[in-house]
Amino acid sequence: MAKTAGRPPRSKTDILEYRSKIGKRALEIYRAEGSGAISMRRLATEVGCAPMTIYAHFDGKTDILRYLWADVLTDVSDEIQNKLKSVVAPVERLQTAAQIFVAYWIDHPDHFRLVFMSNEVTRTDVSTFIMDDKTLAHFMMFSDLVEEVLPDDSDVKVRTDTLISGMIGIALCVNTVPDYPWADPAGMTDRLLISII
Amino acid sequence: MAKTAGRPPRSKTDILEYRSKIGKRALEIYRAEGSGAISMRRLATEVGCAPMTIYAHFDGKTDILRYLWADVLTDVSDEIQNKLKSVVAPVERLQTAAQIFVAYWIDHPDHFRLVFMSNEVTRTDVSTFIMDDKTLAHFMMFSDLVEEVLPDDSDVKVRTDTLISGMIGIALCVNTVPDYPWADPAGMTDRLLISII
DNA sequence: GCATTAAATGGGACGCGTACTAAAATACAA
DNA sequence: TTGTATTTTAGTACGCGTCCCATTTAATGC
Repeated sequence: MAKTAGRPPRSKTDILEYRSKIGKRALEIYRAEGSGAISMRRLATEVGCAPMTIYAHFDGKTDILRYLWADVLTDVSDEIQNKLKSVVAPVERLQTAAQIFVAYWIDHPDHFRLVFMSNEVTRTDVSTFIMDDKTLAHFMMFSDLVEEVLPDDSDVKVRTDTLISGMIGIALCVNTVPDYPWADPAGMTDRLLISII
Repeated sequence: MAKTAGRPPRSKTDILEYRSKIGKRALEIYRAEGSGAISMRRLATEVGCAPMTIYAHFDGKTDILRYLWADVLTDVSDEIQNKLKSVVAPVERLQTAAQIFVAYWIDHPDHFRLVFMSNEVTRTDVSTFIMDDKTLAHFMMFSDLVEEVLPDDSDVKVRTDTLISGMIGIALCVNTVPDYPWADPAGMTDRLLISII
């Protein structure tokens, strides 16, 4: 691998700068008009580059939508942390966090769709739904909360994952099947918590 | 309202026939090549009509995908009923049904996506996710199973809905976030059942 | 200067979902 | 048969995501 003359690859920071420039614009459009308003052509126009240039920085549109997850997840995380500041009892902390988590997705259906339903049905490649470490960290929070309640239990993993997927399931059902007369989401969350605590 | 001369509206049966003709073809394509292979233009070609004619019978592509739900839901229903034939104890019946339900969606990710994720992210109209009575009936089964376990409990509705949404949530998470090391789905389902029984 | 190499542009193309409109086919009442 | 109301068709059009390729614009070592 003789290193060669020629233009060097962009520095890492340059790459990230361009990425965040595109992503930031996408976020503005998303917040102003929803994810339906994000199109590659429009994004390119507004960011001042050719449509195909975006593909040098993102794998495709799904990748751009994924870029927006961080913003949403930080939002819900902040809401939870904010409420938790005034709650000390471990059990109550877990309950509060769960209730806010579920309520958030029901109050913001568009955010829910963005994060949990941005996979195209038509896609066959399964690996499009990648969570980076920072994204995962937002979910780890529940692991800590469960652990506070059950410090000496070896089942923390199963309980935590059941709680997380259960909460997401409640949000999914209420959001996407509104015709079915679902029970009260808060009540379902309480019921779900019974199996965790 | 004065009745008028002119071609009469198609009979109900004609309408349903054409619908099922289109839907049947869509189902063939789906089974052979997956939902990604279904396109309005191709469907029209194969069914022998103009692309726009389909819109006289279906509200759009999402409506066609919804037409395929029945097939999938019947499939999972049959699997459950089949297994339940040899199980008599109410608690065990509920557990068995739940386990098979979850396992089905994990074993058939494409079917899961079809039923629970065929809403486009970009859609703003929430009401695209309509469940007809027959579709709902498939989910009612769990209501009966829960009732068998808790005949005199007034919380059946909350428990049933928590179970259903919880199971769907497990399937959603395992299917769409494969990078996260989820706990064993069967174990999570068991854990979920604890809050129901 | 030059050659080399990477990044970015431009344009064209494909198939997609879907909207619109005008023309044609259809099936009945008069 | 003629009129009329109802499908259905045909054609056009828009914007979309994405691919491809030829070209241009940097940025570097020589």
